[in-house]
Amino acid sequence: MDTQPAQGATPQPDEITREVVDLMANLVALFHREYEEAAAARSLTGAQAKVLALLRRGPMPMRQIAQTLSCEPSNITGIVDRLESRGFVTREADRQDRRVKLVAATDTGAAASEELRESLNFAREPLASLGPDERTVLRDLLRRMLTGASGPGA
Amino acid sequence: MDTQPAQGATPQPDEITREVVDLMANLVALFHREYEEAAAARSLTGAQAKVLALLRRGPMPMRQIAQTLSCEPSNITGIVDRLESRGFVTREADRQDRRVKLVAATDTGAAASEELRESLNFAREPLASLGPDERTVLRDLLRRMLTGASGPGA
DNA sequence: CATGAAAGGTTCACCTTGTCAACTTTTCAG
DNA sequence: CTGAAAAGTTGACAAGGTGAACCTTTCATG
Repeated sequence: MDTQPAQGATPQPDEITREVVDLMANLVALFHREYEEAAAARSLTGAQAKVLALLRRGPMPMRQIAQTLSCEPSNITGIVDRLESRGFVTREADRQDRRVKLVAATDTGAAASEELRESLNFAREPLASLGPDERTVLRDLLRRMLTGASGPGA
Repeated sequence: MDTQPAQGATPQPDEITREVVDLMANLVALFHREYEEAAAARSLTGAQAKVLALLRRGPMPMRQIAQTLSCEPSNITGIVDRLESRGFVTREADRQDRRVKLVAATDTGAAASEELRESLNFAREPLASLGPDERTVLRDLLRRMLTGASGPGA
């Protein structure tokens, strides 16, 4: 581990950090836009696509979905309602704890989510500007950033 | 679509790309969350903060704001309404073309925006996991990605 | 065992973001 | 001068998001 001049609360905002933050903001906006478009192309909203993506690893209680997405449980109710009414997910009561409702993706839902993910891999324009080596470097940096901060949850 | 169309720049969805996309999705979610929180701490919504950030470079017509943010002009009307009612921006008619309304940040608005930006520089936890050299590498990669794709506009 | 607190979801009222269509005002080409 | 096009606004509507009140189930404790 390299000793960093900036530990915990950064004492001063260095030049590089500032620029990286600005670049990230732009990239985040771009990514977000494309994600919404890709979802819309499958008649899903961004929030619905996110929930569906979470369910790729299996059924999940409402509350856990809310925690992972950092929003109120009451919000998830509506999103799951709309997904359910379209046959993308089902709600089943947990046998261990009947208060809990497990949300599971249907085959249709899982397929839509996987399709969307694949389309992101192909359509991701920004990434096309980088060579294989650079992508590897980027991957390592992103990994470091994500494991260093609060865990990605899912 | 079972067939894998090898079109565009990417001939096949390689392993690295897929992982980078997933990592980016997580990072984008994290960034987005923190941005919203930082804005909320100043009693701004994310959208309001974005508009205010755009105005850092000077007054801007409604239409241009809409184009930069990739949304309908009618949407901007409401956001600017709320910013205006709180004294963060003003609407002034353009002398050259009286159809155009130039939105400008007030001192209060500009201060709030700058403060928010600074707070991002400090609070950005993920970035703290990287050393100075790594941050430089990351900056260069992000620059490449953004200039290679559709221009960031702002 | 009874009872009450706590947890998981839902409902309701409310606000913001976002879209689309219709409209007003202003500009500009012919 | 007249009509088309552009900039903004308005209104109706849907989704995302919060917070408070509520119901059901679980569980600890007397």
